Order: sequence, then structure tokens, then C-alpha cells
Amino acid sequence: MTTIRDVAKKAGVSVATVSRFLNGSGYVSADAAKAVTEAVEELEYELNPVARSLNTKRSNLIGLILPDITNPFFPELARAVEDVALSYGYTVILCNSDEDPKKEKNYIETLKKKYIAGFIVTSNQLEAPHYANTKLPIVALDRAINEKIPVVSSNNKEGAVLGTNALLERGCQNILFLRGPEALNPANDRYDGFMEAIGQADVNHRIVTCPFHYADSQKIVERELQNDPGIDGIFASSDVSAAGALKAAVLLGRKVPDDLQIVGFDGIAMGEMLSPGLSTVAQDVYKMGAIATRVLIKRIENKPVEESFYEIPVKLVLRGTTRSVE
Amino acid sequence: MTTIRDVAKKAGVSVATVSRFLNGSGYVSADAAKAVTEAVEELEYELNPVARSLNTKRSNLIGLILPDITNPFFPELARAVEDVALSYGYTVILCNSDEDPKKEKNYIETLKKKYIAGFIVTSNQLEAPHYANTKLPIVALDRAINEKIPVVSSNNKEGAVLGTNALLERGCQNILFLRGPEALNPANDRYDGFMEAIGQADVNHRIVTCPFHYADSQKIVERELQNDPGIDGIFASSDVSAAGALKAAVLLGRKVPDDLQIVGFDGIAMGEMLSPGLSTVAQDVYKMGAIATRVLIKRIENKPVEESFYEIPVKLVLRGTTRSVE
DNA sequence: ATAGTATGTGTAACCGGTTACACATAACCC
DNA sequence: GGGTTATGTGTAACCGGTTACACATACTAT
Repeated sequence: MTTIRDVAKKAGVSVATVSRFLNGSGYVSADAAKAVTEAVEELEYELNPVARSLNTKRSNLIGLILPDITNPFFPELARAVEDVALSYGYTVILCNSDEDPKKEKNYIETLKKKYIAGFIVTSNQLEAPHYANTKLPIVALDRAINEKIPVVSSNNKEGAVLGTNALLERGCQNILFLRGPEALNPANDRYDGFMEAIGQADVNHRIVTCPFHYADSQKIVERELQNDPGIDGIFASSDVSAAGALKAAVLLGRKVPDDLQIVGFDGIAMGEMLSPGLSTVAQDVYKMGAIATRVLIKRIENKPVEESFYEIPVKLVLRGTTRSVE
Repeated sequence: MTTIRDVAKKAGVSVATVSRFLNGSGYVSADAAKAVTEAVEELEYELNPVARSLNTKRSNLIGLILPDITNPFFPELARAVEDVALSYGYTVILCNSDEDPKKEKNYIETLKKKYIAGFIVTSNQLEAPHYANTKLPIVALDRAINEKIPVVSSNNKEGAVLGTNALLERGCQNILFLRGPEALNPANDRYDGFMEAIGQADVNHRIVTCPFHYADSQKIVERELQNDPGIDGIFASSDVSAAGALKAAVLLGRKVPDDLQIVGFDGIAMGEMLSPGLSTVAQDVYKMGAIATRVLIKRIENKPVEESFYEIPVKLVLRGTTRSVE
């Protein structure tokens, strides 16, 4: 392996000059620059990032902490993070937290020792003391950790208004709202949006809390549909719940969208594959991940970050579970 | 930050002794061991992995190279890899290759410089010269790179026999087989299995090559169903294709499973959410990932690896797209 | 002419571990 | 008793970079 000393020898300069040239730090004359460039070329020198890390206490590693990559919401996010990270020369470490603060903390400690450059955190934990006192750059998704940590999230409330209105405009008179877990910020924002929109309409509605879990949602909706056969619209706080609702509706013989219309929230790929296709409030997950990563890298590189709160617009995607508006 | 020298001083021994104790290498007396243990405890010393890496030229980083985490097959695999890696003290770096040899190679080179411990490679590229000459431990998924690299794959051929027979036993007389891309080993094995099973039956069949892509599969199947309305069974080489087939069938008004039965291959979570639920030949993706990771870690740690070829059994999962057998 | 600043470079210490080697003592064997 | 081997430890070099500091020269301003 060729080292910086080999390069220095070949170029006839000192290692300090080589290092300065390579890092663009300090003064290097044109002559020296040329000699070093040539030596690097000839020796096919490549800098050893581990050696560098050891004394700069920095690296180009980014930790991506998310609850579970298996949750269909996260792969696209991870993909975005990885794409952007790669384009800036960073490498992504995947950390499934299972929403367990111990696991999160453990990862943070472990990766700190590796001089990790920063973290992107998608966690549902509302309290996160272990993030607060870290000096490391962090960007949060969907959840504010504290004022100093930038947050990227969807415009959840507006999305919920959009989704609710989609059902109202299509004539729903008896709407079931599947509220997400109360511990989740985004779920609460969606709830607020639903309440706002429904408050301005004169229709029946019922609110049920429902985890972002397929089978559970299906069961809950089956029960609700049996209790109240008059339900003609369901707005679910997640696509997975909406898929469960659709399944329940089909099993109970409801005609979707004729007798019952369903709108989900998230915009995961699966929605398109259902029959009928799932109407949903689609988040731009890729964009969220990409922006979060760019902001993180700016912070890592001490470049100015304009804002600390990024709200990504959502988009209503109408497919088969809603009727065309008359 | 406390260093090994602080510990040595506190324990009244040399750094060499501390290092030997910490690594379990060389001789360390009981007295010295005790003194070091106590010093470590008191100083809350934690070894710096970067410094260690620099001269051992090793790390506890594992590279996971896969085509695209967004493909529903991979999240579960990634999850398994991460779980097992974590339990052995390794950390996973996520690499989306897009099946582009340049990207793969780039990742390998980049991570080699970080002294990565090994790679798990899920690639569809049949040729992979850049893996062959690496001295790094590698485990391949679904595809043989060369004789020295262990492979973990599903029992694809047997799975295809299972899936085909499921349709035959349920009375299908005119089966459409959606063959996967010819560049993929697993797809070819599934093709072989289909051919074997169909060869022993006296039914019509037709084979169409079809990418593992939802919308494309849907289009292809729409066309096929229109050309030959007599098709009463579809065996798809992937669940995504099966989902496309199901969508096509629904759009064309075919009754599934009464007039047309469908079986997929993969066992991704989405299959359950479709209506009717997708019958499929399920791979144990988590197990594949877990085994691959364990084998890799054994190789990394120079422990004996029994075999170099692991075939994980598949399981026929019958849901709503097939009838109950009469 | 002279101080002061900008430019340019090299030496050597340092980051925090590992390990080759030298050396010392104890145990074992014939 | 003397040679071998096993046990135990410390010193210092090394992994491959970065950077503080000292020093040298060129340019600018007064």
C-alpha cells in the first residue's frame, strides 16, 4: 500500500506539503502541487480514511436510525439517504432501532467511537434525551427532538385535510377515521387535519385508534363495519391500515368504492397493487430522505443551513378506492 | 477520552499488557488481569476501534450490497443481516448497486479502504470479476460467484415444482408461466422447476418472459389474457409479477380464483394484503439473510465453515388466489 | 531601509491502538 | 545442573495520516 510518505518522497516534498495539498489546507506552491499530483497519479496513491479519522476524529459515515427497514415506509427513505450520501462521498450505516431507546443509544455510542459524522433519525420516541446532549450533527424526520435539531416532515395536517375533503367531496356521510398511535407526532398532526376538515362539514364521523399494522387494522375495521353498517368512508392514517381496511371491506362484501370509499396516507408502492388501487395522501418519502441528508451533510461540513424546519408537501393520489367526483 | 495508556498507568502495567489482556492474546498474569480490569472499570475505558483498525487492517464493518432496498424482497433480508451482525458486534453498511457493476466495484474499493471485514452480496450480475480476486470474505445470495464463495439461496427449483403442482392439482388446464429475466440464476431455476412439473402433466402451457416489475407484468398479462381467454392458471416467478397479473385479471373482469388461479413466488408481505390474498411459494428471506451473515462472520473470524452451499427450503402458502383443492 | 504580512515548506509530535522483540523468571526434563 | 520450554512483561516501533511550530523567502507599506 502506498502511503503519503511514498508520495512525498516521489514528489520531492515533505509529507506535510502532500497532506496540505490533498486537503486544500495551508499554502502549497504551484510547483509542489504539480509534483504531488504527478506522484499521486503514478503511485496510484489513495488516502487511507482510517488513518485520517484517527486524528481528525471525523469520518464520512452517516448513521441512519429507523424503527424497522421492513416497514414499507422506510426502504424508499433509506434509498434516498444512501443516494444522496453516496453523491457527497458519505457511507450509510443501517440501524434498526425497533423504537427501543436502548438500541438507539447503543448504536449512537458504538458509532460515536467510530467517529461517525452524523445521524439521520427516524424515531417515534417522543422523548429522546440521548440525542439532546450529543454534539454530533443530527437531522430528525417527522419529529422534533429539540430546537437545535433540524426536522424534515411532511405536511401532515394539510394532507389530512386533503384526504378528508376527498371523501367529503365524494359524498361520504358517515366517515370512520383510523387515527394512528397517539405517541406519534405525524399521527397527531393528521388527526388535527381530519378534525379541522370534518368540523366544517355536517356528516357523521367516528374516530378509532389503530396501530400502523396490517392485520390489527383489518380486525379493527371489520369490527367497526359490523357495528355500524352505515359507514361509507374510511380515512386511514397510514396505507398499511388502509390496506387492512380494504381487506376487511372486501371480506364483508362491501363494494369499494361504490358503497364504501377508502383513503390512506403515505403513498407506499403497495397502494397501486391493491385492487382497487388505493387512493391515498402520498408523501414524497424520497424527497424527505434526500433533503434530510443534504441538510445533515451541510451541518457536518459546517455550511450554513438556512432553515431548521422543512415541510415537504403531500399530494392526493386518487385511485380506485374513491369514486370520481360527480 | 481515556486511552490505553491511561489504563496502563492506572493499573501499573505497560500498554502491551493492557492490550494483550483486552485482546486475549499472549500471556497475562492473574494479578495483571485484575489490575487492568479494575482500571478499565474505574476509568470507563472504551477501546477506540479506529485506532485498532489502523494497524490490524480489520474492522467490524460488513458491507451489504443489494440491487435496491426499495425492491420489496430486500428489506427483510437487510433486517436479518443487521440483526445477526449486531448480535455479533458488527455494523452494516448499506449499498444499493442498481445492479451496476461500476457501482458495486466502487463500493468495494471504497469500503476496502475502510478495512471492511466482509461483504454480503445480492447481485443479479452473472459475471462478477471484481469479486473473484478479492481476498475479502464474501457470501453470495442466490448466485454463485465462484467455487470459493459460499452461496445461500432458496430451493428455487423445488419451489417452482411446488407452485406448478399447486395449480395442476387445482385443475388448471391452461397455464401461463411468467418466466423471470434470463440473466438471473434463481429465475432460471424456477423455470427449470416449472418445466419439470409441467412436463409430467398433460395441460396446455405458455411461457412469457417478464421482468420483476409490477406495471410491466400487469401489461404483459393483460395482453396474454386477451390473446388467450382460456388461460385458467398463472404461475409468476415473483410476487410483484403475480400482483401485476392479479391486477390485470381484475381489470379484465376475470374471477380469481374461480376462473383464473394465480400463484406467485417470494412470499413478500404485500401478498397478504391483496384481495384475494396471493397464494405464493414463500422464501424464508429472513433466514437466508441470517444464515448468510452467520457464515460470513465465521469466515471473517476464521472459524471453520462446514459447507459452501446453503439451500433454504421454500414453503407453499395458499391464500385466496387459488381454490381449495376438491 | 525596515517592519509587517503573505506565501511556502519541513520536522516531528501526535491520534490510540497493536505487536515484534528483548528480557526475565519459573517449571520441566534428562 | 544445564538446557528447554512455558509464562509474563515492558520498550519502542509501527499503522498512515494531520498539524503545530519553526523557519525561510517574497512582497507590501511606510
